[in-house]
Amino acid sequence: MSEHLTSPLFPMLRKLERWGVVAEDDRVALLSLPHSLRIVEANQAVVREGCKVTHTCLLRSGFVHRFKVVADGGRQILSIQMAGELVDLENSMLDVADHGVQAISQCELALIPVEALLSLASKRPQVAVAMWRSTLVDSAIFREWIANVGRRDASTRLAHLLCELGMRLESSGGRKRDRYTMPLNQEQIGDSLSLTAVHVNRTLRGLEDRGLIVRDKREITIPDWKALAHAGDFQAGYLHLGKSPQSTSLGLPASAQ
Amino acid sequence: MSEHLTSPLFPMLRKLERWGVVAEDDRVALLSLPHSLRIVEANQAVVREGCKVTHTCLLRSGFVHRFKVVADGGRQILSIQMAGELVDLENSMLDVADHGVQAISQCELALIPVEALLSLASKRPQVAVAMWRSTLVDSAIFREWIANVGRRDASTRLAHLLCELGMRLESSGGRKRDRYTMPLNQEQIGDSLSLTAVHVNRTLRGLEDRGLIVRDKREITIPDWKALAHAGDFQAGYLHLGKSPQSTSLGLPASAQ
DNA sequence: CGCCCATTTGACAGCTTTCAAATCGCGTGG
DNA sequence: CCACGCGATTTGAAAGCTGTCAAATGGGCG
Repeated sequence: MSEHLTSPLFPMLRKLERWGVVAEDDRVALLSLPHSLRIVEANQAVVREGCKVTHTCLLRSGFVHRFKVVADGGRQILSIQMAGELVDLENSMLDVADHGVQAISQCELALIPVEALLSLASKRPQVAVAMWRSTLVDSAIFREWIANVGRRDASTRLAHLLCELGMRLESSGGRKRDRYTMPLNQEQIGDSLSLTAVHVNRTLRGLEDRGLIVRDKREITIPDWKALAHAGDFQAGYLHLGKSPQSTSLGLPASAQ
Repeated sequence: MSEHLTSPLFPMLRKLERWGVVAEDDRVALLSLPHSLRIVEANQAVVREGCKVTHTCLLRSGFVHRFKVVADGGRQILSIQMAGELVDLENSMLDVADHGVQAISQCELALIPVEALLSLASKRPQVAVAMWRSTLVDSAIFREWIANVGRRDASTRLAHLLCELGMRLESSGGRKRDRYTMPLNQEQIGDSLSLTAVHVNRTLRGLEDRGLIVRDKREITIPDWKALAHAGDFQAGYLHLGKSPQSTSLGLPASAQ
């Protein structure tokens, strides 16, 4: 499958294989999907809420966030997506976007027509199930965010986000969970955690003062992962990264604490 | 298909047909799924977080909620599920439950083995896509809840929940969106909205004082739907009930305002 | 009639927000 | 090489929404 590596869609295959795509012809079919490449600059819209969505995006590089805007103008960030992830399978499978997608940094996207994806899903059930599971993991993260925003105080919330980003950045390759560059500015962190940027700033300093993180510009270092995870009430199970055994919640590996 | 009506699984078919199951043999296959019936009393656990999930539940009657518990013991309700809905396709497709499910009232459940569902999904892509879409709608509701809990004040949040429940109760049949019996007590409302029961009580009275709702025990009457929807920043699009045209957000029908 | 859980109500504390303003970082142009 | 401009980060003080803690009231049921 070495020739697969050259396809712009390769990262999608890598992601979906975690969820069950194994047959060689499934791989070929996936990589043969029609698509177009596109660059989006930071802070530009990728998908607008309320519009009909005709393409699903594979994020090849950069970061985007999904968001909603409420009546008083406040923005709530719903999730952060990173390189290798399928963005907006959710919106595109339901026709009308119920939330917006915006670039955080400059991004490279591969756009895949929804009909092509649906057609593939109909012909190749294993691919359909893998994409389905992929959206279910997104869904699990949404659920955790409801609890995070709803029931944890500011410093716990923030610690939780730092852990989640660390785990996901490491999992998607390239970075270490205990040392990475924060892709969000403080206002974006605030909109993710339902806090004001001002309070994010103070809370960030609070974590630093407690020795839970070290900051150098946007670079975050986590000297004691377990301590930060504890402070953030973070248990990695909801990310479904597959490293934990399938047993009761008591059986989580040390790395997931 | 009159004989279908006798199957305990018929409500599932009704639900999935909205999302694309149309062929007669798909219907037959769905209704032929192996299953067992079970009654769960109010306040009893249906699924425990951290456990391996082997069955998906179809809720035939009653209400359940999904929830997470955070470090300080606080509970966050993630969603309310009502009769006719598939509960926990999410947990069961990902093996290990990342959240709990608990009965709000006495419930009748039909339990379907996950392997049987997966096998069906592999053989019948249309069924797989319909189930997928069904979970995507759940996901859309999670997203709205993140924004609701995160960025709206208590009275807006509560009005929003009242609208959502009204719409969904009407959609699932039997009740009217502007007059229904609240399935949750005030503590459960609080855990859904990330408020204390005390504050829910005050906020409920606040809506009543403003004439937005009328209460008689648990029965809620909404004299002016549009007014409550406005107060709750409620736009029904995220429920993907299919009544709205597939256009921009400007094209919502009056009933969805 | 009495018990128990859900609903109400009051007073006060507290975490976050608000509103301003200062400082910092860094790319750009003189 | 240094001044300028602008967004991001910090910091302070005060107000506000919601939580906390208690206790009273109400309704359903044995």
